[in-house]
Amino acid sequence: MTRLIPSEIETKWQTAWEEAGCFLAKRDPGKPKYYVLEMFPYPSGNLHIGHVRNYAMGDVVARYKKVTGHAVLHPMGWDAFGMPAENGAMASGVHPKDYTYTNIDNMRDQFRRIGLSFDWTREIASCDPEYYGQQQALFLDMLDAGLVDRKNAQVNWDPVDMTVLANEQVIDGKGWRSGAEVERRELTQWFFKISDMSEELLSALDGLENWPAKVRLMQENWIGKSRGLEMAFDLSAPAFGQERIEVYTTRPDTLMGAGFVGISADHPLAKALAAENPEVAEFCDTCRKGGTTAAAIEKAEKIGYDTGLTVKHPLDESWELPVWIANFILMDYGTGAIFGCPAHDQRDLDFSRKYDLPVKNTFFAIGDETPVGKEAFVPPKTEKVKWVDHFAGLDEATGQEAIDATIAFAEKAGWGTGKTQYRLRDWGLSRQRYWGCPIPIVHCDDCGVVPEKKENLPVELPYDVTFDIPGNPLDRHPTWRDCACPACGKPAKRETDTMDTFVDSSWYYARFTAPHAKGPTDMEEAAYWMNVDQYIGGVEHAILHLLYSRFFARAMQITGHLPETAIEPFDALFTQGMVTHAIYKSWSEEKIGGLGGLGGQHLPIYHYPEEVELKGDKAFLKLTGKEVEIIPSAKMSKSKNNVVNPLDIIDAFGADTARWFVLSDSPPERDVEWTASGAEASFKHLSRVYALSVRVAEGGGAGQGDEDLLRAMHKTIHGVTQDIESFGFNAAIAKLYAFTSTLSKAKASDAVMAQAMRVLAQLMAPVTPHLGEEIWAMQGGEGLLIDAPWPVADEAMLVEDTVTMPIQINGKRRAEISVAADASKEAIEQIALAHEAVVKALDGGTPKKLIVVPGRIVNVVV
RNA sequence: GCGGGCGUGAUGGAAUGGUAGACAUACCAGACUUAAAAUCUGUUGGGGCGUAGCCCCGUGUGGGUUCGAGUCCCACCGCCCGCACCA
Repeated sequence: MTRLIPSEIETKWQTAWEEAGCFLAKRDPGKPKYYVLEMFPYPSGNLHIGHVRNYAMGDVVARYKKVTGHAVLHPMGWDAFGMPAENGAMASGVHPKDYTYTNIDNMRDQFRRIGLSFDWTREIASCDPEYYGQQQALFLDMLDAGLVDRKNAQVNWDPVDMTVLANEQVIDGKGWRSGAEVERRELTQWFFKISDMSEELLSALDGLENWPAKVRLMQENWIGKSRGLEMAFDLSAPAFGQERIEVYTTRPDTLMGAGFVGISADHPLAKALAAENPEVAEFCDTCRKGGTTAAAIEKAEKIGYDTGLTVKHPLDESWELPVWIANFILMDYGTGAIFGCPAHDQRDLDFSRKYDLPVKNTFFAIGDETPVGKEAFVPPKTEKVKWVDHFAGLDEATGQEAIDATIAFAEKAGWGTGKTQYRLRDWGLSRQRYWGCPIPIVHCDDCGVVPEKKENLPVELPYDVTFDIPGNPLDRHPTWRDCACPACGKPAKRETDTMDTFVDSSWYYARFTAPHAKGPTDMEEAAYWMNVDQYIGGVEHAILHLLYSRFFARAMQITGHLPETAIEPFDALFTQGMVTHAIYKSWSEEKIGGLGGLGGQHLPIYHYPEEVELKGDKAFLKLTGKEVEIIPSAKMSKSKNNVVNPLDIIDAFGADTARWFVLSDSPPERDVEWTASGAEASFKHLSRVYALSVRVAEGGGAGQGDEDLLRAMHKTIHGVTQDIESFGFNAAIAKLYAFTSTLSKAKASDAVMAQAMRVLAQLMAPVTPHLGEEIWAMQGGEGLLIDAPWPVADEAMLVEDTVTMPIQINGKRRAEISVAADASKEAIEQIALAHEAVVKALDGGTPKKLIVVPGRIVNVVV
């Protein structure tokens, strides 16, 4: 065979690895362990090019760690519960279970074709009762340990379909199916008490040195620790049995600028008012319209209702402030009530201008006492400002100094207490849906809420359900709810809510260490394999999934399912970018929509890549020749018809090409643009490498420049090793291109050529494992490449005798000199000053300044 | 709205505060060929001049720090991710 035929070599080597059991994770006392994990996918049924990139990265790490002498654990499973299966059932009548398992089978086959080094014997699916039964056991242990709570929470309620909607099912405040305006409604729900761990989850972030700083920062902001003041405004006259309104503020220093007191529509006082005044009730209902998302609530127009009640200012009995109900105040943060300080908060200012409430500066910029107009004055808390009659006696001070002084002042005077507050809320885990892990709870008329007994686990989902009407099929199942009360034995009813799918993904990494253990984990296995040494996944999971996993690892330690050493489950985290693809867009000839030819618009039409022919930088429809617009680097999306199916690429060019391409060019943490020409070019390169190997195997080398080739080889080993260690896969590939070029031009002896070729195969193998094995075998490598140790660079071969250094004149490169690598600063200075460009620039004078960084640069300032 | 990130040739991108554009794609030119494809070789940031060479401009925009800024700081513009029931 003189031509690279991927379909032949790829199945051949995949079979060889399988038969040799290369990727089975085995405990080995003679080796350090290494656990590499990529976020497990939702089994959509179709491999996405983004999957190829994500898993190719993990595979490079796993294969590299294996050949560098580690006992590797590299498992794969399925995040298999969730809404798509139910939506599929509603749309096409396929049962969620059948839909999911069919998809899993398809995707597993597709995954295998990529040649990923997974230990498939450890495969788990979160929808498997063996998995979710253990999750139920965990839930019961957490309940026992006081980590679970039951309380009210708001959900999106579709009043027409009479069902709870997920945020993504609410479009512009309306239900996706019914089109009805969504309301926020309270429901009793189960919660994990993650907020009790706020401080711990925050302070432990410091120890996560191998996490991206941006992810730690996002988590820090999400947890949102703040130091503020809790205080009360006395009502001028008691109302509804209340004498005061408790508020929490992070800016107590601006108390003298208070213009109003605002309460949430769900505040007890608002509810009491609503009960007796229909107008207030109607206003509160309006506030509850739209979805529950923070973005929707904060983007909504700010509206308020004057309750007519007033409160007294704590520092001045005679100063009365109006009490307003406002839609931008959330009941679940702080006390559900605030005082508005319009001069120093944009939201409060907009609100005050709208309702004509007073605006009063409490401080000014030093030297500029212009009162606030349309823009609130909000300087950084570290900037000094000039205070107006500050009660704590401040004149010029920063915001932070004022906050501290105010808290101390209020505590001493007795009208307020300093309080540390966290933005992090408890994790609501109840979902009113079928395709999830049932919450193992029983409701008994006599005993109330009772946990199911562990010996009755798993509480399995029934198969005989229908999706013809909206709502949770478990609610309307004729018999499934019926059970015996675990406490008293009388007939009782099961909880029909299932768990948030984030629960499934919060502990799967631990389950992989013993996927068939009789409890949630096997402590011995967990102690050996945990933590995950390298975790890889998308940044979109930076907050929720990763924070929940950190919480769960702690909870599992408390309940005895993980050792103490594993409370931070992921030692190192890498967040990779997306794969994007150009969108090909044109506009409809006809105007669509509108009445009687009036109105209407030309609507966009999105074309599949295969419908389009590219000529230079323009694109034309193959069918009509019409030019279409190219929108580059867009996120792949089904509705935009720009999703690339990696199987087509694998069919055409093989898995190695697909892997090579998705890892080249773009740095792993950034998005990568998929282009068909790029994939073809990758294939051409791999074919060249193969052809080169055939040539080398034939021999006939001239025996010249052995030393040069070996130097180049060691330099490449060194560079590629460093790049793989630091996730610079694109840089590693660039070096492999360069070395291939050097090797193809080399005229070294046959033995050295073959050695260089084997090393090239080894260095390429983490990315292109099949081609690597093929070349390894062709060049007489012993055994399988995957069992051969990674080449080590000879340090002596890396040292250069001379280096070229650029000379800058006034910061601009003007010349370069060649000096000995170990030349002293003084020697370099002399050589540089003698250079004709420098002599010319100095024109007889002396340099103002001379900067010499040995080995790097000389800068002459004239 | 809030939090985080990104922005470099025609294109993907490279560059511990130290030669901007490595490596690749595309294009163009050449070799091979009856021809094309394939393959191989070479050129290519923009502008200018007295064209073996030299000069100016250039990393979204505008300012700043520095001997020196793609890199650090500030403001703005654009795009992407997250915002607690998408996974």
